Amino acid sequence: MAADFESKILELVQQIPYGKVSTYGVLAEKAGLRSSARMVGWILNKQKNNLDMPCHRVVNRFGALSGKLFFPTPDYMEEMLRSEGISFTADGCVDLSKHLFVFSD
DNA sequence: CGGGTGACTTTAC
DNA sequence: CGTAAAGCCACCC
Repeated sequence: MAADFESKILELVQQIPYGKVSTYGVLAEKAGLRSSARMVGWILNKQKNNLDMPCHRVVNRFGALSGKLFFPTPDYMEEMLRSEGISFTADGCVDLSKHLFVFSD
């Protein structure tokens, strides 16, 4: 199978429920890459034209909005997450302790 | 076909 | 504790 890891990532991202977020590392791992967290962001970068995926719910290992600069506006991502009821830390990172979504295998 | 790049993560000094 | 480098793999030129 062509392990469309790209499709896998998109699928996983779309599985993230409202009010939750996930990390690149987890998505990569679930896609079977384990370490290519970069590719996750890379794929989103390709698919950024595809608004069918809540890429704003994808953050780095610390919950920081690493890709916010790739959005229409740098604040778009944070505003979006806040509107979903997601809490932010003083560091401007998503409170993963409360909103980190764990995929069920 | 080869090299450079990237929205990450981890280890090493 | 801080910065640097490497590892990772698909995609573009």
